[in-house]
Amino acid sequence: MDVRTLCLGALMGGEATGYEIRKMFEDGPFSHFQIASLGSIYPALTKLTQDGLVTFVEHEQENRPDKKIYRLTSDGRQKFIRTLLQNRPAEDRYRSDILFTLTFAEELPIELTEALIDEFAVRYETMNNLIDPNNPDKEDCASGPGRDDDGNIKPGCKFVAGLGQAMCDATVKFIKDNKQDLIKDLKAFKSKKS
Amino acid sequence: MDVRTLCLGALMGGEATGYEIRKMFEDGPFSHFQIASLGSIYPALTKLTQDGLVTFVEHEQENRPDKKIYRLTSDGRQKFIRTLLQNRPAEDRYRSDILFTLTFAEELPIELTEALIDEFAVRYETMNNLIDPNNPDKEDCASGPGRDDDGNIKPGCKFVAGLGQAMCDATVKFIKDNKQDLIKDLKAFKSKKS
DNA sequence: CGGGACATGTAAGCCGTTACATGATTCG
DNA sequence: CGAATCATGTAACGGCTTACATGTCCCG
Repeated sequence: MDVRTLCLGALMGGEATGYEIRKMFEDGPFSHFQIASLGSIYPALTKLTQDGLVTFVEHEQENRPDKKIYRLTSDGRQKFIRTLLQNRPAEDRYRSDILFTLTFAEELPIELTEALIDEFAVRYETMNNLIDPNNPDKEDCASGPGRDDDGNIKPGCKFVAGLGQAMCDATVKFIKDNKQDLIKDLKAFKSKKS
Repeated sequence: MDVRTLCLGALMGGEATGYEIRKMFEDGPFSHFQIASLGSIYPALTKLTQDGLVTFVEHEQENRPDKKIYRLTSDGRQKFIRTLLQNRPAEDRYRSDILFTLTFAEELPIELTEALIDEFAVRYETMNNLIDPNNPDKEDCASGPGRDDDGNIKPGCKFVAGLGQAMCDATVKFIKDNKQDLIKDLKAFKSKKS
């Protein structure tokens, strides 16, 4: 999925600026399974405007660049849904440098291994909070994708968020349950080798 | 982490050809958290050879291109470990087109939603099997990274594999537990809208 | 007899990241 | 007073994917 399609999806929930779209991928409802940086979002929005899939209204601001508030056109909405229906989704891809590093834990000082594991756990705990659509410290996201007109969380969004949280929980739990065993195994392994 | 570093890591377990390295990322012990395609592995190995980090022996084969069996030099081994120690690992990134699509489940026919969810579950069940270092239907991987001289699974590899399986299990379980609820919610949502 | 596994390699092209350019405001 | 937030935009550079090139063997 290219950034253009991602932007269309982000706008399914209503209006947004390029800056706000990035936040959805950074902090918000998409943060755990897609990413996009500003350097790709702005050109994508320009292209989508040219293609008539989105339009924008400029809001003047004092001492700041004018804000461009984008919204889907009906063409854009149709195009997006057609894209979802036609392209069967690519395989998931998960990349983790931390896990790659930990694969070689035998070669690292134990303190580093411990630090890496702890950092890993913290990251997933943090992510768990970011995912939660109900009530993090971000009331402002009340609008945005994933809410219907009454402000209720839409079923699809709820399911995906729940799945993300289940993954995070499992990760954090596994670490809690297995960290000490790993340390023990590593010590045994190292003393055996020497 | 670039493909060069990934290749060094793959060779930490012993000798391998470029083709075999790809398999480690496709099927094997790294499959759930890193990827690399042949088009990037071969150039990486060439570069690593030039830099003196790996060497290869050519094995002639009948009716096939000569097989190049690569192995780490001691420089390569040192370089790899230093890389792990120096660069603090980048953030994990997980991309899932399926989850992105499912976020907009309200816009899709329910049959498609169901099909997507089922496919998702199957993929994660399959991955779970691929990860298991103990005894899948791939005895041949007895060597390869993650084993010590006695053929035992190294602690780091065991931990990472366990974590991968925990993630897969959680995913599959969540789907089993929540699929029907989602369908129900979707039906309610759609009838409310019309 | 087609497709997949085995086996290596090159090259074009895409896409995205990173960095740069600009600038006020607010928080610690 | 530095860093982060808000806000948009361009451009270079890099890295990976995809496709092409070549050829055999084996399985169904």
